[in-house]
Amino acid sequence: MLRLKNTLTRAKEEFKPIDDNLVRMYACGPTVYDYGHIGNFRTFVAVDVLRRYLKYRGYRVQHVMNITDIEDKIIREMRAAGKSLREFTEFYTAEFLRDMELLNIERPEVTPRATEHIAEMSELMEKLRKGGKTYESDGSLYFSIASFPRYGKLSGLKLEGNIAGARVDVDEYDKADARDFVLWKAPKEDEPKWDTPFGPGRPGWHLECSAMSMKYLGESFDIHCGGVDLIFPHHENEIAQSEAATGKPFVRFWFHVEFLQVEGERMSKSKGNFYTVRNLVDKGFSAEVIRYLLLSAPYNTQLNFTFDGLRGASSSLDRLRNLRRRLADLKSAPGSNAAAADAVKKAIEGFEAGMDDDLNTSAALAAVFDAVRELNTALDEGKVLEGDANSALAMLEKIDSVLGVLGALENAVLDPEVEALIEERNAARRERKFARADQIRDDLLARGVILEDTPQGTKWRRK
RNA sequence: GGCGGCGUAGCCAAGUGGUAAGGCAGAGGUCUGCAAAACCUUUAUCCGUCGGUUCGAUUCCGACCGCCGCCUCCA
Repeated sequence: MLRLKNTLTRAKEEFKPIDDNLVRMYACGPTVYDYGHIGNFRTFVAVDVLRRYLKYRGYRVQHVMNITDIEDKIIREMRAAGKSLREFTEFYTAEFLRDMELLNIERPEVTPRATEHIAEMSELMEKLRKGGKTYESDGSLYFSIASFPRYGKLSGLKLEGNIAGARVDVDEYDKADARDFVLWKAPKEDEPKWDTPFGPGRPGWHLECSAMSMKYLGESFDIHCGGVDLIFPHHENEIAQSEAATGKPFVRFWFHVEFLQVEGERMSKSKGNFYTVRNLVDKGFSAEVIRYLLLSAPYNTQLNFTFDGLRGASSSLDRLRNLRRRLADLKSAPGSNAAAADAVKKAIEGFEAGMDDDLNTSAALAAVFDAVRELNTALDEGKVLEGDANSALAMLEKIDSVLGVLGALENAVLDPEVEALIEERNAARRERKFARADQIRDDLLARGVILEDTPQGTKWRRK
């Protein structure tokens, strides 16, 4: 039984979809004005783990993630770059999707663009206008918070007063109440604009998510995901405009991913601790290692991203892969041994118990590593039989269907040159010419090939 | 100022009203020609500080200290 923390109730609740076996979920996607950074991707990896675990638990998943391709920062940056809106956003959208793929994040079923859903936004605004929830000012359309008494139920913020010390938006747009938010923005000179019954302009940020989520998932759906910073105002506003339009509960579970710190500090360009996926890949860390680090701590606690942590993640991942390699290479008698079979069983139980508890990946991984140690011991003692090896490999594959970090098990491709060198080295070893043997090993290591002498002969793998 | 979260070994980090998972790093050992991989042992008398409740608190309550987030740009 999967339990998830629900921001709306601030409690862990048993998860059950509205429809029997189908989970409809929406995740706030990127605004495509720059490369995504690892903080962004922590959220997307966490959502991916949620999505994969739901599938692991036998649910069908209909997952929608928007691409925000019109927004103030986009307009600013596209001008700076001297590109058209389309050209500019297509570039960063493609880069974003490429990073997603690198990080082994499954592509959501639908990835709608805001600019392709102006009609749906118009419909939503029309409903709100008819319901008396909006007002117009200087060609822009605003949502009136006063018309929605439940406003604030997600964030728990009381906005009546009490904003001393807070920045109050000094917008160029005139609002009746500082808390109101814009649905449709009147165009300023030379800005991209679309024609609607509300006049020319462009959508406010919040509108697109309500319009697109409800289009693809219905007026009420199961899970809405995003970073914690979106709780207010973005998600609060989505609830307001959606529920004001339909009169129905918008979302059952609100799933929020905590922030990533970098070396104990907030990531920012000015601090020089701002990393994109490719920054880290360029520094020699694989995307799987990055993914492993991002998912190794529970999604709902702040994660301190460090380079030591990244190196540690790399070692941890090697350990899992080494076990898989040993199991795959094992040639053993048919049958099964109690110790190994028990380790596999406990790993799966522990993994599921951890994941069921609000996706506690730390606890889930601990159970897996318990089994890693036990299986390695059993392997050392020759107590892993064919059936055990197969079930242990199946266990790793099953767990990795959620974690997505192991990558393909590469078949030991024969590299004639490497093989010849290994043969030469083994001949040298037989003749006890260890200097020559060690030199070959060092040379191969420099070329990224690690040699291991085992009772079954010399094995090699790529670093 | 309002609201929320966190503070566990060198680092990351789980967790519980009954006496501290797991990973990384370090040290010692087994194996090895030497390594690597793997395994074993070892590294928190203690879970920010101080009080309180309790037979018993790291776990509950209060105060304090420190860190982080949100309070209409933001994953």
